[in-house]
Amino acid sequence: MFDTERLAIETELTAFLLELGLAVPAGGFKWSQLPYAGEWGIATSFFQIAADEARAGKGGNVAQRAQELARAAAARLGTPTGFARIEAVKGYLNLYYITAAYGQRVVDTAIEDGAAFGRGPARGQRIMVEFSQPNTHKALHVGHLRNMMLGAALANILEFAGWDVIRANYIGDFGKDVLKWVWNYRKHHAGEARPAEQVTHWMGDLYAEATANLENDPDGNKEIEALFHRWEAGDEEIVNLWRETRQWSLDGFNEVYSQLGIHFDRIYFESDFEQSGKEYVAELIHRGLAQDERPAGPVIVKLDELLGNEKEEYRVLVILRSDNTALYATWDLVLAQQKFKDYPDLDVSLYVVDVRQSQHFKQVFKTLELAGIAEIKKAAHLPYEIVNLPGNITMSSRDGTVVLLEFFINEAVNRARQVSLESNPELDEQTRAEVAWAVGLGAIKFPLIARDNTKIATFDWESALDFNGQGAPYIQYAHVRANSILRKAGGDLPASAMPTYTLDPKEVALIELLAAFPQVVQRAASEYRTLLITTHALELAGAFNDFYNACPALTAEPPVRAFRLRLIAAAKQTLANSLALLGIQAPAVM
RNA sequence: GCACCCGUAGCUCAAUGGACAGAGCGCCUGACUUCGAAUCAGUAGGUUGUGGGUUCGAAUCCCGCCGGGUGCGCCA
Repeated sequence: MFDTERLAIETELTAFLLELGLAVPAGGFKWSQLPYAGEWGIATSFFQIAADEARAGKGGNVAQRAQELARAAAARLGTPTGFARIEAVKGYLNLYYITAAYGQRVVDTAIEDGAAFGRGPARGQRIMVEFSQPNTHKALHVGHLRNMMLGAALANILEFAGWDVIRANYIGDFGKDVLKWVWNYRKHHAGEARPAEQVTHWMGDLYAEATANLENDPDGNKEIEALFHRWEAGDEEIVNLWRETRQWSLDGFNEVYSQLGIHFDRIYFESDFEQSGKEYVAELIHRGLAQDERPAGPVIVKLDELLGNEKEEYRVLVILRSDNTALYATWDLVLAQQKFKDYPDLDVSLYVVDVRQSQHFKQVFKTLELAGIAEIKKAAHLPYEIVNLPGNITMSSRDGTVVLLEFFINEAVNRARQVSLESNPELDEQTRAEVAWAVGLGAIKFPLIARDNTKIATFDWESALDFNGQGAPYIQYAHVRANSILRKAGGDLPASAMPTYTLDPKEVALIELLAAFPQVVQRAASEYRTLLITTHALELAGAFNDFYNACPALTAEPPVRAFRLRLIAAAKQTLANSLALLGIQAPAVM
């Protein structure tokens, strides 16, 4: 936010180093925030320069020399315009902002930009984020929620950072599992209609039933294979039934997406690639890239052999079953290309899929690269770890340990309603219902995106329904408090004015976090890390609470009151913007 | 066997290669006639799994080892 001031300092420092016959370190000056609580400014160190100098010849004590250079640089710079003071400490050059002037600038920017505060300039680049990827005829559980939240939040962050984002979904609407469901439905539920509510839950129950029935039915697999051939031949009864039941799942998904505040720009279906996938496999065989072992074996791509690898790195990719049926890889080979056909100006094609499929994507992308698909270099898999149960136990529908999404959402919303009843009994029912949804959903979404993608998430009911501490309700509560003060202040915000009093360290700390928000957005986007936004939002809420306790606004003297009300408005806006990126609502009351 | 991921306070997790490794939860002690206690203040808690290496500087980068997890020619 203060690039102009920083660049002026860099120019001076470069000249200073030149005079001493020293060079700017490779990569330029590295700036960091002052680590002192309540102090606000930037710092850079001279260790690298001193070390380079020592290596070049004369040796010497690096730490001592760094401090010497820092001291000389401080003397040379004097007190630069825009800064309150400058100091050299332990090899660091510390520059302290004029908090009143800078604070005013930060607060004004946040208020003026409003919902756009933190937004980056348009990059003119386009990215597709594929996420969610549910399978029809199956249930949704908390594992799916992590994917949905990660993908949705990432898409929001990328868009806010300046990317042109396409949100894509890839629905698993075909394959053996789907026909297994259809097979069981025809046998045991023919003519039965979908329930009015919790459709995906019901679809999942029937899927579990189908799995059990198939195990006890010696003719089952043959019958399912027959269904497959009828579907492929366009048999009206089967295709219609498949289409109708698929729609039940899609209706259920849309209901959940709507509840979660998720939308997509482009939807792909596996079934759409059944034909083209097989044609592409034939092409790969024809070109000698794939080996056809049918009917004894499947169609495979021997990647390591093609690459001349001694070690097994890419291994073998199966792209068509020996019985000619398609599988995941068949569809993925053509889908990857289809995305670039649909969006020729795509710069990045991102797949948000759990880590267990890392090798699969490595294989698919490498196969396409060998096939000469140049754009595939723009495709990337973003792996994330799965959601487990305590004791590092993987959820299993067979063991009945899966936490179904609809059930989980209901529990969380009910719990939020209870807490709201206790802490704010005067709310009217309509508002309370809205608050319960906002807080309950926020609480369950947050922990799934507030950790690094490489970390396994552990689900347990107690912590999932605990609304205290580091979580979405904490941030929402800070937002509510800010809103409450502004409401009591009444009327319009005071006009912008530079504070004429010495800012409290708590105010400075809060302003510093507001100022950092735009850079945090950029970093989160470039590293694909939602964690950076959640951490910043928690710190911001914490800083606001510290400020709230230390710095009364409504009862303060007019000039103090005026600046604090504006600071509160800026904090409220930034909290709301952060939550919006995470796909979490910021209620006015709770 | 090969590949990838994880190991930081009792638990769950942070920490652009930089200054004393930080939060929450839990334990204990306090704060609501004072802008909303879903909050806050305070106490206690660490040889960052381990051994080397690179570097002025390593929780962070490289190598070995230990422990845990995941994937590996017809599941998605």
